[in-house]
Amino acid sequence: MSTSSITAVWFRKLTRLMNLNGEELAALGESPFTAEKIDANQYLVKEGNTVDRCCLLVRGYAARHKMNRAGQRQIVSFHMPGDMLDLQHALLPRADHNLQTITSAEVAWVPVAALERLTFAFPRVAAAFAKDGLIDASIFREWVLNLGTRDAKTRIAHMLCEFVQRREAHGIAPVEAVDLPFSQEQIGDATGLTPVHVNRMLRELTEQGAFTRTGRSYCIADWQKLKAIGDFDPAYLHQAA
Amino acid sequence: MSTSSITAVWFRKLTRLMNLNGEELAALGESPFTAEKIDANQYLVKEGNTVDRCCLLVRGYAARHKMNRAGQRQIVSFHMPGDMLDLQHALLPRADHNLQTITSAEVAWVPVAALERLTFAFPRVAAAFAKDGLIDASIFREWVLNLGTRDAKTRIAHMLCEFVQRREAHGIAPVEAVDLPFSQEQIGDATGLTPVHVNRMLRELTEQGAFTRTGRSYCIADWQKLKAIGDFDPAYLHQAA
DNA sequence: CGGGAGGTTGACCACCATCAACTGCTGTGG
DNA sequence: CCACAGCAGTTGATGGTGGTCAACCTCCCG
Repeated sequence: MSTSSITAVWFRKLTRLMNLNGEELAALGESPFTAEKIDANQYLVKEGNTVDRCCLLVRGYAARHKMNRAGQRQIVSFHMPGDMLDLQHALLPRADHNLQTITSAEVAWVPVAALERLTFAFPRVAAAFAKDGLIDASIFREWVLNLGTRDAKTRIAHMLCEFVQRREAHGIAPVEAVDLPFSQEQIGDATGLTPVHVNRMLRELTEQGAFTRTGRSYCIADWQKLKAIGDFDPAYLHQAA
Repeated sequence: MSTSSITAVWFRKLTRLMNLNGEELAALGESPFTAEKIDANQYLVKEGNTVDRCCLLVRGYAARHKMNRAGQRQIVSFHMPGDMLDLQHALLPRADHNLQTITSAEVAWVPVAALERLTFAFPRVAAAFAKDGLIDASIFREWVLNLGTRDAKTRIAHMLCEFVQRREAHGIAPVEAVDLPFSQEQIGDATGLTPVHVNRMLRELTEQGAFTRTGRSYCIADWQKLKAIGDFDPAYLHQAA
């Protein structure tokens, strides 16, 4: 994993957020990265930790999650290459959630001190970071809507729509490409459902023609239908903004 | 509503977020405000609007909410005096949610252009704004956890705990002070429950001694008990940070 | 070939939604 | 001052969505 492949992933994400100039990108590129390969299901950050570095996800997928008193896990977001995880720790050093890989992954760590210097020198870089955080917040609001008002099938469809839509915008794969990296338990933890019920709903979605199933992997068969079932309108992702 | 009473409310909130200096506060104080009094249940922002001003809530309470396809309303956050509503519109002009007063209120509008100038001139003001947005996001994550994993009674207790805890931190009233400004329908819209079930749960919470009821208004009788029932740990509010 | 994790299916049940009726505030006009 | 309307709150009866429990399957990997 070379420095140039790391910055390439990062720049693609940042320039989608804000039209940064050469000087700003050059300064970003000079940030001190520490690359690391990590297995699936490893913790990157644990709730309560004091964190002084941020994590750029370069390859693989990750999830943030929290636990309630009873030990039930709630996944609050999924992440993909290009995402800057826990940029927030620059301003809120104490982690309020866990961050865990869900596949094997490659990450690049950057000290928050380096990012702070950047944001003070380049207000438009600060704005790009802030905008990323604001879009994050918009996604959380949609998840609140999803969990609070929609039934199980709609909820699952919506969550999967969001994931593939974001993945496409990141230039990773078109929406219909195979390979959802989730176990049914993870889908359940993200949607507030049991794995048993997730299984039933995936079967119904397949019977309705939204998915095709080959062995254990589900593939989107009809993107328009899945969006319709999932009550999915991507405006909240602010991808065009 | 004088300019000085507006800035007083705002400065109290901002200085809790970041230790701003005299020069920074003076610049903030010179922002062009437009004060307005608004009745209860009026929209300040509607989803889909293009917004070029931000709203400082000076008196009263407000809520942000979204609708799903079926027209069911989900409240995603509550706001109180000092909160800067829709600071996000500086970077994301298209509103992804509605903003509505829940009591009569006084607000001060500030053009986003003025805030942009401030953030470019004063990185620490930009950081204070960013931090406010990050705490917002942390609260949304907790709501996702609340809706996804907790049962009705716990959910309601948690939501009410959060509200009074934040209200106390804003210097509005101690946690045990009366006067929750919510209808049972609003509590239901925030917790993903029907008003009927909210009513039953409030009765049980009262029977358990967490609340006392006088006529239609509920008052916290035992704060420790309410926190225990609601699985409430305020760390996610980052109030000490 | 065997063990284990994740997936699949069925039976049963509980929490919360729904529907409906009624109560008790509160404000307004006669 | 009372009558009335209207809305929020309250209570009960009934039902459905999704949870729980348990068994079994199937894929994958050693």
